[in-house]
Amino acid sequence: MSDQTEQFNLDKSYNHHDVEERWRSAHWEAIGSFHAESSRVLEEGKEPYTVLMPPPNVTGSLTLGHVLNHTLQDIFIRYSRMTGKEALWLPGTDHAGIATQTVVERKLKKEGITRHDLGRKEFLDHVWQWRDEYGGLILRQLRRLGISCDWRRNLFTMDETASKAVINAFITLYRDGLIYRGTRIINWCPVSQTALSDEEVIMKPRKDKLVYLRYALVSHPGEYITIATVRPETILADVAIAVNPEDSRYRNLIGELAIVPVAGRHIPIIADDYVDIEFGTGALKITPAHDANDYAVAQRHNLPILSVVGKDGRMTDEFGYGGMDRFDAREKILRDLDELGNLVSVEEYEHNVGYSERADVVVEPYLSEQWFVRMKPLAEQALQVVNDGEIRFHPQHWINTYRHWMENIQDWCISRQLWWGHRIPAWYDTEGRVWVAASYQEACHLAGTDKLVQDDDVLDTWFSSWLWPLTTLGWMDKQSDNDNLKSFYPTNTLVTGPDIIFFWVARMIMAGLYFKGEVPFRDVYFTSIIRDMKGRKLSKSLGNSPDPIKVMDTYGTDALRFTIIYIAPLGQDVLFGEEKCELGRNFATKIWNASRLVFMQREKYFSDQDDFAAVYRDFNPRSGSFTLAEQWLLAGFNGMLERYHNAFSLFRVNDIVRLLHDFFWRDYCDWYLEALKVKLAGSLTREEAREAVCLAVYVLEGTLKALHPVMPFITDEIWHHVLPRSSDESIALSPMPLADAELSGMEVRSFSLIQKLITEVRSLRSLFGVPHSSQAEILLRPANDGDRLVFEANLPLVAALGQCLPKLMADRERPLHAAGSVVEGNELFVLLEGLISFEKERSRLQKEIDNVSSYVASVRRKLSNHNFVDNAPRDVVAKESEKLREAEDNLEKLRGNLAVLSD
RNA sequence: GGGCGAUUAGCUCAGUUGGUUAGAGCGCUACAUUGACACUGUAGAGGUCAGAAGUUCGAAUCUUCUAUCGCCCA
Repeated sequence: MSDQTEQFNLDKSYNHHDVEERWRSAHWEAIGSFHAESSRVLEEGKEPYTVLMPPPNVTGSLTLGHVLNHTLQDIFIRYSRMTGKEALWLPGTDHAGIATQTVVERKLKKEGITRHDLGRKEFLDHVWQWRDEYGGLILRQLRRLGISCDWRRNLFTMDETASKAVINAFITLYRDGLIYRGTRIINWCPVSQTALSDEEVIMKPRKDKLVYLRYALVSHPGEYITIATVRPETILADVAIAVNPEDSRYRNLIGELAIVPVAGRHIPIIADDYVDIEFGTGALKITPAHDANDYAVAQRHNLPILSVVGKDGRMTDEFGYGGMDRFDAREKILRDLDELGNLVSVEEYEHNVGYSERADVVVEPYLSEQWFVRMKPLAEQALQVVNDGEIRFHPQHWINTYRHWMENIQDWCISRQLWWGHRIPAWYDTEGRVWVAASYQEACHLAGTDKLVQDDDVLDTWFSSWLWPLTTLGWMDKQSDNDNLKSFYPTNTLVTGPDIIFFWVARMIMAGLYFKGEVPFRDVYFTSIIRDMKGRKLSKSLGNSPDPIKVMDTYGTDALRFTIIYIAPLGQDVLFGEEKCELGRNFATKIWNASRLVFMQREKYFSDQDDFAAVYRDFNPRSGSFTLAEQWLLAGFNGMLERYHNAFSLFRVNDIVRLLHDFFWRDYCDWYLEALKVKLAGSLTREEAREAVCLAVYVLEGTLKALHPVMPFITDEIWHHVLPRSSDESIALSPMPLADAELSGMEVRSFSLIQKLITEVRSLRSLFGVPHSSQAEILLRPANDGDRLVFEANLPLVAALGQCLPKLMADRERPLHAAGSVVEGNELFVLLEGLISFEKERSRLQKEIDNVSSYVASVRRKLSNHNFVDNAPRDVVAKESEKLREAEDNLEKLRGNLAVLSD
């Protein structure tokens, strides 16, 4: 690393590779910038601020979704750190049961090995090996983003402490009667060969056939009852036909028996109000082993349960379909039913079908014995804390989704037929009794025998993730109480996608309340979903998913971070195209170049860093003697800071970057720095010049700090050039500037008058094609003595920025060869001898006059409306009157100008 | 079917409790290239704020309905 402190100015051009390399996480980590200590909370009384990283899937690699999500978290955490809090960001990864097991199995398959060849223990060794080798990728990639986690506290959900917590949580819930084992219809993934929770099933529209089948009636030969189904292959497991008791069409058939086609079994026709009279024929086949609703009907009517589809999605029946895939069997049985004369008709039918989230195949409702968490008792309080505002959602409208889920909550199926994960701490004795305990020894002790077999299944990965707010702080059971928990629980802000509001957010709230008796976090910020420029979801198969690492290489990490926040408004989808990063790159370049200009000016008035540092350290923006432009800048800077801090308190991160961008580019660069050049070019004492430079650096430094949470690299780099600072200091640990109300309230009207005047001069020059090389003469006739003083003090500025020779007018005559205009009652004339076309000026003036007079008319109308004058607040009426007076004044002057030209 | 969100300039979006002649970025047009910056500067064109009705002195903003799109849950 080159020694930064020696250099008084920046390199001529900005190179994001160099800058990011210098301040990369490795450096920040080495100097401990991101370490949080409980002692500083408990002993020094610092206010804690904690962010939980949603643990990325250990098989994952960086996506733009991660970029957005982690940039947001980094912004919150860096801001909090700089505003004096003990900021802790807890990183980690989750073990992703299905995904990881699938990855490793696929790898083994290439070598011709299955996990069953290896056995459970050896297979798990392979998984751990894989994890050690490839599992760190996503965290390495996240480090490139410059995120400021306390990496010392990195946790993996399969780590020992986290595993203990999971087992203890299971045992506690079991002993409290909130975990039970039961036979239910669950979502079965035939590919991964495991149960899934409802949340892991994605409903997708699918085109199927709605098949109408007739079943012969036992006691009425030649008569039939017709049902409609999309799953004809499951008729083999039918146990009844149900009709709605209100349905007059079938009332007389209730209690009769029907014959299942192909199977030949006799099944009853029953009445149940679950049946929708409108759907199909109003008669519904009941297949309890293959449909959750049918299962419920069967329970109500004490019907038997038959199964014809196995774990692998193949048929298990004895009617000739056994061994066939369920979808092939569907085709075959249709042909058979047609031949038998039972097929009435077939309709095209689009409906929503559940697919396995991971394997993307149609899930099979499957009857099996699984472990469940009873959710109702947990949901009640979890709903209340959100309703009461103890936990706040941003944007707020997600509360509706949350509420709806909580109010209609189903029990959570937590067992998975996998090997990779936390094995369920339950043992069975020879009589099939279950013993839940933390270890085999303890289970033996409970059971009074050592002839125990452990449950083969593991727990849903989310069963460890829902403990994340606890395990990341070292919680292991209900008795846990350590300094980290004391200092940093509850955490503050959770940033996550709304797609895992049920999977994760809701369940963490339940777990926090249940195990710790306190909410796990205060604010939940739901991020936008990133789509491509056509509004499509990013996906690897579409090839529309840019590699963030490549984007960072091309545009710079700061540029990517800035851009993604700039284009991601709270609560709305983001349309991302790589080229949008030009926005961030351009801004970074602008910051660099503007800083260079400031440092160049500094070099003129200070001999070196130390010379400057001595003066700058005593600089006080409240006590300097400043020009109108400088006062305006200070007011704007402090006003920006006010809105900036306010935006943070409202989680309006998008506003934050826009505020910074606009202030820096428009106010600081376009106006202030131009004004500064003019000031320094004038006759100043050395002290005055030094003070002016200090102000420029002061506002620059403040802006860099405010920008630092968004663009950590470039701001740290330039900050090290502001003063001699060693490389083990960081802007990340410097205090954030606060708005100074005295400065933000300073008078700005005078300078904005000058701005308007300059803009008007430029506009007229451009309109009349005054060549850039020539300095047009300008005559100014002030509206009053106050404005005269403002103009007098700023003539050099107007001259430079308007590229003109401005003079205050002595006489009252309008110059003939001139373009005239009015700015807040002040008249200005651009002398255009030889350039002006009277015709052009006349039509321009006429257009302006039309414009203003229609405006005058509309304001007059408003003010002559008694209802307006009587009802509107006094200040609004006064403002309108003032507008009218000004517009009328302008109009009169413009008309005067036109009159002169028309003579 | 239920719920939520969106609809503002060619494109992407700001517009916080109703009071501006509705803003920005990109794109477009014209001009400018030796002292921070062409990853730039200056100026300009471009909108009946999806449609209708209502509340109000006043609606992009509030209410209702309609249309289109998206998401979540049945």
